[in-house]
Amino acid sequence: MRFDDKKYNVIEEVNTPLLPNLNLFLSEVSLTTTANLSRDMCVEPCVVCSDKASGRHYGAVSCEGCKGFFKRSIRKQIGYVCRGNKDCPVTKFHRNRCQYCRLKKCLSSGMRSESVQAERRPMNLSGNGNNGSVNSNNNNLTTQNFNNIISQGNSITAMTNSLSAGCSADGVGNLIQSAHASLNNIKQSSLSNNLLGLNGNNGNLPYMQGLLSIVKNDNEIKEQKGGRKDSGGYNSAANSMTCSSPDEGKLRLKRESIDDDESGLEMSSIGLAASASPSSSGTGCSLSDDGSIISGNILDSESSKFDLICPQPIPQDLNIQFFCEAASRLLFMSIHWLKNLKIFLSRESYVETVMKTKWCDIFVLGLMQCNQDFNLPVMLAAMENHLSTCVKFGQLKAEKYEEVSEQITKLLTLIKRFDDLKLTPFEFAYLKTISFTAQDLPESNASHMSRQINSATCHELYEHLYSSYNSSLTSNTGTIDDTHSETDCASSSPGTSATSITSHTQPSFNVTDRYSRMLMLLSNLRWVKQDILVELFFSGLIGNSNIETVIPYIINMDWNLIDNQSDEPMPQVKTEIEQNTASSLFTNNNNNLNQFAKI
Amino acid sequence: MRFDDKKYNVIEEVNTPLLPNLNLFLSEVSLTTTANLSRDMCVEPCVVCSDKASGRHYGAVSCEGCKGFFKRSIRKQIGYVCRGNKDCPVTKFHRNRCQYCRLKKCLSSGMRSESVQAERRPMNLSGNGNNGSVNSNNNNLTTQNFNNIISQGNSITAMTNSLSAGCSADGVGNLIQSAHASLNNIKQSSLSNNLLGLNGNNGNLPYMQGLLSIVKNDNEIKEQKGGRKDSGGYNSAANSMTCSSPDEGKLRLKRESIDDDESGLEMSSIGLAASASPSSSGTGCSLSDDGSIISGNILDSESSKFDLICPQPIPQDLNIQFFCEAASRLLFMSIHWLKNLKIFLSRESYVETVMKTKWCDIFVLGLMQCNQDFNLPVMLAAMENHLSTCVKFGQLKAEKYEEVSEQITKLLTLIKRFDDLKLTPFEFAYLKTISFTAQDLPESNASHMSRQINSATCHELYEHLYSSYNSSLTSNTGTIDDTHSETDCASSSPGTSATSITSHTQPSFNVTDRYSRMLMLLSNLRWVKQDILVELFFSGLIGNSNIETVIPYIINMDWNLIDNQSDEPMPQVKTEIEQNTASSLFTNNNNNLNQFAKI
DNA sequence: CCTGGTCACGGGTCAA
DNA sequence: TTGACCCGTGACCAG
Ligand SMILES: [Zn+2]
Ligand SMILES: [Zn+2]
Ligand SMILES: [Zn+2]
Ligand SMILES: [Zn+2]
Repeated sequence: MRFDDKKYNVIEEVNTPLLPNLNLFLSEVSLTTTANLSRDMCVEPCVVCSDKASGRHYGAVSCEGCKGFFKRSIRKQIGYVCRGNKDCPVTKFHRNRCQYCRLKKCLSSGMRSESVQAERRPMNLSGNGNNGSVNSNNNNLTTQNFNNIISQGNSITAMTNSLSAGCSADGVGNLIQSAHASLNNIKQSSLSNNLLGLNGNNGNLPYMQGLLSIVKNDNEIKEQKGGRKDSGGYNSAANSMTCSSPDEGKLRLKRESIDDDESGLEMSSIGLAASASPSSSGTGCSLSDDGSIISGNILDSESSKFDLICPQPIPQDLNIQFFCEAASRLLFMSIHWLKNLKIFLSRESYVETVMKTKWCDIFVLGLMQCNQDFNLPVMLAAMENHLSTCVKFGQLKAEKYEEVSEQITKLLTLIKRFDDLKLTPFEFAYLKTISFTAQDLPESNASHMSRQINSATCHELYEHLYSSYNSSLTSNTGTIDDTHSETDCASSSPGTSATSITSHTQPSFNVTDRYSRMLMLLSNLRWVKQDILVELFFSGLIGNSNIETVIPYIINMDWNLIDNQSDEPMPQVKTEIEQNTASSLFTNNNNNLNQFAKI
Repeated sequence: MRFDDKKYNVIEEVNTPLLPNLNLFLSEVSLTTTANLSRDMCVEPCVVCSDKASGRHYGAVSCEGCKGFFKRSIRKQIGYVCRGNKDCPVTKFHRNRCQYCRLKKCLSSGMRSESVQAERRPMNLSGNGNNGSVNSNNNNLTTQNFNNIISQGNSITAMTNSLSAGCSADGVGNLIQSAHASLNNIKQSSLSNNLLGLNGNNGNLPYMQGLLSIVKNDNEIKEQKGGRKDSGGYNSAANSMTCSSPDEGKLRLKRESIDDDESGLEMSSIGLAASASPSSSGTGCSLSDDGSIISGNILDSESSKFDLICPQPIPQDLNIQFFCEAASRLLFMSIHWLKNLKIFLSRESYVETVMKTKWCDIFVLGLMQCNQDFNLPVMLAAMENHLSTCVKFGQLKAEKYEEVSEQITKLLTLIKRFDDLKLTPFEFAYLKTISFTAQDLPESNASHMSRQINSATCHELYEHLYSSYNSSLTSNTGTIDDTHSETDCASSSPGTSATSITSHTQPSFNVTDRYSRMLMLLSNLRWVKQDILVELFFSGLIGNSNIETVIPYIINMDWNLIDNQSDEPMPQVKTEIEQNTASSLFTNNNNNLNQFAKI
């Protein structure tokens, strides 16, 4: 191979015929060895594809192609999909047929993603530290991430304990646990950083703490109940298909134990009265519970607000702690946002029942809505990258990794699809409500109430789109709806200037089109496997606890003590949280994994 | 000045070690000059057509057009014919007048067919030179075979043999195989019935036979390609380190024949003419292929007809043979129904591509539509019952049973959900079209065409519902649409007598409601796991063959020879089939499993 | 030796 | 089918 190239490098030979020889002489000794080596290497095959290897790259003897491929794959953090059975042959001749299987082979052949360094060139382009458009310039982001690496000594402590406490209940294969474990391994190898970036101030992670204490509490309850793990205890007691508040007994217990625990969230005062009273600010003319009345608008611009307050600053790379906390917040917020919708007030038992199966969709919709608020695509990609490392270290089973990796890929695709539509908060709110009441799970029974609310919401959404569209035609003021309308027009045919069939002659066409796309987007939620999602986002926190067990606790928490998204904000609380998050949470930007890639 | 041509050199080195040097020298000179030119002028001419070159491709400085043309020509081994004297001018403006002369010029200008790599995408027809677009010889053979089978009942070959041939290629765990096996077991246990109800007349199972012959044919093709399964095989034979296309040898021969033989590129010009032969029975006023026009209605009451002609009589219980045949018919019909929609005529490659992922949804929608025509719920339940028996007999792994059983349950739920809406054929047709063009799979890329058709179809459905609703208010004649409207009202709140919000005061509400429910119903299709579905309905027929491999064959069959759902029915064929099916197929009603379940 | 980066030339796409 | 366009690949090079 080299010979061939040299042969026709006439110019090079002519210009500098002596240089190579000189070099050879200078490094005579090393040459003999390297010559031998190189001869061997010429014969040595790439462990991935069996092509001729050019040396050892990223920990594995490999060819230039696999080297470059691996580098790009890790850098871009983009998930591949195998169109076959994930067993495509990876040879010199087939290696470009399936990126998924090639990358898998790279990893299984010993290539280490940590060995892939950051992009080096960037400084100029990636000036803005804002993560504004995550999708546009991955490279810039990555660059940014790596530029952010600063080594600061930080206090090594606690959260690890919390986490491992949460994990201790688990079985094996817990994602976050394994992440944690491998991180510890790396840490032990002479690195002084606290990988999880925890500084002992648990108050800064209120939502994670919330989940942890719920679980802890629940476990205690179970023990009292007789130690049965999942299936029995709570569910059977709660059971009531009528969803009369399941927990009576347990909630009391919970309250007590939480009261005992000072450090936990103030999850006292659970009852619905508490949560219902402030959030609707009295306007919530509680609907009669006959189930047949849906009066007035289901959503308005106020109630559709959904602003995730993320811990700040947002790390540019995978930070398990941030990841879990953000996800926990989102879960709490999503559930409570929905629960406090006017239409669902005074229907607690209904909400609680449905939420057990639908929390996942609502949560994912929240993820879609807020994905840029906490850099989700980068996080997910980094998470997957990291998990692949965990597999190497034997912290994670390959099959589990496969599953999770596939889900991450789908989540990333999902994000892209949602981003394409550029939904407004209003529209997201409708989608959540529709999704919550839709009959799109095999388990969910045909509930009359769901049907009714669903119909009404769909209709209202349609009318909302219609009026938005019309108003966008007449006025151009910067209202929310107007924003959407612009999007509507713009997104109709982004890639082409052809007018095609999406002409403005028929306003109803645009409305129907957007409406249809929104509804069909919901189909994509069915890709998400709930169990994997739990493992990905919450397994380190809730451990083996059944997520369904946790949901009711979350529902019945008093949201106002955590945060307030309703009409009457509680500034002091919000401020407090913001202070907390701003103060010490993740003040160390360097708590990301890339540092350790340099081992 | 890069010399990335290593591949070329390697090849030549193997064959004629001395030539390359010469070539290198020659090309070296031209390279330096052309390189300078390109820097200076930025306009380097294509050596083939003198258009502006975009670089050096396949060994010759050439334009994008000639690059693409050469690639396609080599990939698909389709012969060109010159209508002139094989000396047509090949210039930027004339190059598309004669493919034969253009390809000849490409080759004589130094383009090397070895540099054209194999398709990268799927491992679909791995080793099959024709890259999955089934426009070439083999396909015609298959089609021919199939059509022969249809038109002339081959009387003797025992169906059982065919089946076991199909099964012999399988691994273990094949559902229908195990069903078959266990049935045989049971049969041996002193029961005298022929469980599969086969009477040696293959003409009675045209669609099963169709699938079988497709698979058989495909396997033969693979064997011809070198016998070895995937990886090695033809590559070593091809001998080119460049991993060139599998058909290397042929290509070389081809080139020689071009240079030497005057008859030249006459590579048995079969392909396109045959596959392009209108399957639309000529009536399909082929739309202009500009792709941007969606004119007129996408569906009408005629094109939305979808009547499954089931083998008669319908057995009242599980009958594997009937089950497979009905499923095969439905698959064939569904694919061809969609392919022959006006909107999809002249978009064959698009349909072929999309169908590879969407066939499942279309098929399931067909199942939903026709479920009562062949007693599907009972069949499915019996199937599950039977499979559980298979587990007992050790014919089926328990895990597999779990999977399948879960899918059966979901299918049954799905049927119920669809039945609730009482969709008309018109509406089913819309749903199929919408589903086909929807972006609801992770794999499917955002195709502009899909988006366009999807939008238009959604809109048309909405308007259809609207007009149907209105007409139902004014008239009460028994039209199809009227039926639907009754359904609309009736199904709004099946469980309660409360008037609720579904009043008739707002016609648009009813329309939007139904429309929304229909769209959301599509979400439920995501429950279905394609692989399980294949095992359930087709595994005994297609064996281990990838279903994606089979789909293109089905698409390219001449539907008119099988059956005719288009405007011009072919009564004689239909009658023949009906006669066949009515005559001897399943004359024994007692060929069902329940008898044996009672063991 | 093993990182990184580069960019000509492969591949694929899809409007026309 | 064509071909303008974009993206991934990998041989080569610099540090
Ligand atoms: Zn390799
Ligand atoms: Zn693969
Ligand atoms: Zn040209
Ligand atoms: Zn010619």
